[in-house]
Amino acid sequence: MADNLQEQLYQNIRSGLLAGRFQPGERLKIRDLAAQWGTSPMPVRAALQRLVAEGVLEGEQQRSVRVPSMTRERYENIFQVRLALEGLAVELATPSLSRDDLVLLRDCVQRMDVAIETRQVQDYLNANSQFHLHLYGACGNPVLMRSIESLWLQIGPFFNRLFTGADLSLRLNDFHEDAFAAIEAGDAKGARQAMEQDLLYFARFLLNLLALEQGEV
Amino acid sequence: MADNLQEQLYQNIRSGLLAGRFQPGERLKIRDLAAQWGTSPMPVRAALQRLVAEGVLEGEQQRSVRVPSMTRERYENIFQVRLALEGLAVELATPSLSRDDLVLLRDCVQRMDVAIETRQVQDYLNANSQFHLHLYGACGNPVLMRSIESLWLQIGPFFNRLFTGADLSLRLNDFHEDAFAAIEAGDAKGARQAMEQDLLYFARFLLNLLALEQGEV
DNA sequence: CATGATATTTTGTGATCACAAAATAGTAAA
DNA sequence: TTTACTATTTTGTGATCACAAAATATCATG
Repeated sequence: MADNLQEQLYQNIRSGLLAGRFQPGERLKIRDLAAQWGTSPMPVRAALQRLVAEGVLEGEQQRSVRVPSMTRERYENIFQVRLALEGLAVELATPSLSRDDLVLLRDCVQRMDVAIETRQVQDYLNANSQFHLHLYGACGNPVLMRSIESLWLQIGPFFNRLFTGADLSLRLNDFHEDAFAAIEAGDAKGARQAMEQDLLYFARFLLNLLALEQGEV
Repeated sequence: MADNLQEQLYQNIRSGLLAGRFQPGERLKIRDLAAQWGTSPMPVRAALQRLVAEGVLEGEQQRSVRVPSMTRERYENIFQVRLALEGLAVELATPSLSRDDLVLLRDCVQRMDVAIETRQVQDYLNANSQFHLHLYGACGNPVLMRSIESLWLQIGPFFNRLFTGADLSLRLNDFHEDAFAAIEAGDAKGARQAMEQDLLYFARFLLNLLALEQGEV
C-alpha cells in the first residue's frame, strides 16, 4: 500500500466496485465515504475523481458521482474494444511466454475445470481473470496492458454481481483449453482465434444473464 | 466551458500539452500554475491528478507530476494500440458516414494538400487531426472513441513539437486520398487498410524526427 | 577544489471552513 | 389528494492552513 491516503481509498473503492458491492446507478457521496473511512473529505474526493477520469465511475455534469449502469449497448461497445485489444495482446504474448508462465496458465485452466464441476463461482472468476491478465501481461506493451485493465475495470462490477448465484455453463472452459494448446505450440494466430472465441462465448453468456436480470426488474 | 474551475484548468493544461508548450520531463508544480492562473492550488491539483489518471502526465510515485518523455519504445507501444483501435474505428465508421461527413473529409484532404504545398505545418496538423478524429467519431462506439482520444493525447505533445519546423514530406497525404476513395466507395476493409498504411507511414516519419532530435541532444 | 553533512526552502497531501447550487422536505392552495 | 411554491438540508467546489517529506542550498571538512 502506498503511504498516501487517497491511493488507499482509491484501491478500496476500486476493489469494492470489482466485488460488486455497489449498486448500478448508486450515488457515491464524498462525506459519507469519508465518515465511513474516518478521513476528511479531501482524499475521498481525489479518489473518486480519479475513478471518474479512468471511466470506472461516471460524473454527472460537474455534479455527483454515480456507479454507471450496464446496458446491452454499453456492454457491446466495451466488448468490441476488448476483442481488438485482447486479441492483439494474446498474439504478442504467445511467443514470449516462459516455462513458468505456461505452468501457471495450465494451473489456471485446471482450477477453472474444478471450479465448474464444484460450482464454485468465485473460484472460477478468480482463475479466469488470472489466466487472462497473466497471459496479456506477457505482451510487453504497458500501454496496451493499461487499456485492457481499464476495460476490465469497467465491466468487472457487473461481471461479479451477475455471476453470483448463476449456473456455470460446462462449456465455459473449452476455449481456454484450445487457447492453451495453441499457446503451448507457439501458434500466436491460433491462440488469438481461440481466445476470441472464448471472449465471444463469455460475452454471450453474460448478455444472457444481463437480459435475465433486466427482465426481472 | 464548464462553470467549475478545475474543468477549465484541465482544458487549459491539456491544450497547452497538445500545443507542445511544455518540455518533456518538465515538472508541473501546483503552486506555480495556480499563481499563473490566479487561483488557489486546489483546482490545479484536481486538474493535474485527472491528467495523470488519464495517462497524459506521469505521476512520480506519489510525488511530483511530470510531462512524460517520448522514447522510441514508448512510441512504438502506443502505435501498436493505435493501429488496432483506429483500424477498427475506420471499419465501423465507413458504412455509417453521411453525405455531410464525406464533404467534410474531402475538405480535410484538400486542406492537407494545400498545407503541404505551402509548407504550413500547423494547418496540416489541424486538418490531419480533424480528418482522423471526425472519421473515427462516426464509429458509433463511445468507448472506442474515448480510448483513441486518450492515445492521441499521449502522443499529441511530441507530435506538434517535433513537426514544428520540420519539412513536410510530399507523400504525407497519399494514403489519406486512398482512404477517402475507399470510404467513399463504402469499402470498409479497404478504408481500414489504407488508413493503416497512413498510420504506418506517419509513424515512420515521426520516428525519424524523434531520432533526429535525440541525436542532436 | 571536491565531498558529505546540515539547514533552509519548496512542494504535495490532508484537514477545516465558507459558499453556492442542487436535492429534499415542508407547506399551502386548488 | 394533488400540485406548486418555499424553506431547509445536503453536497460538491474552492480557499486557507498545517505538516511532513523531498528538493535545494549552505557550509564545514577532507
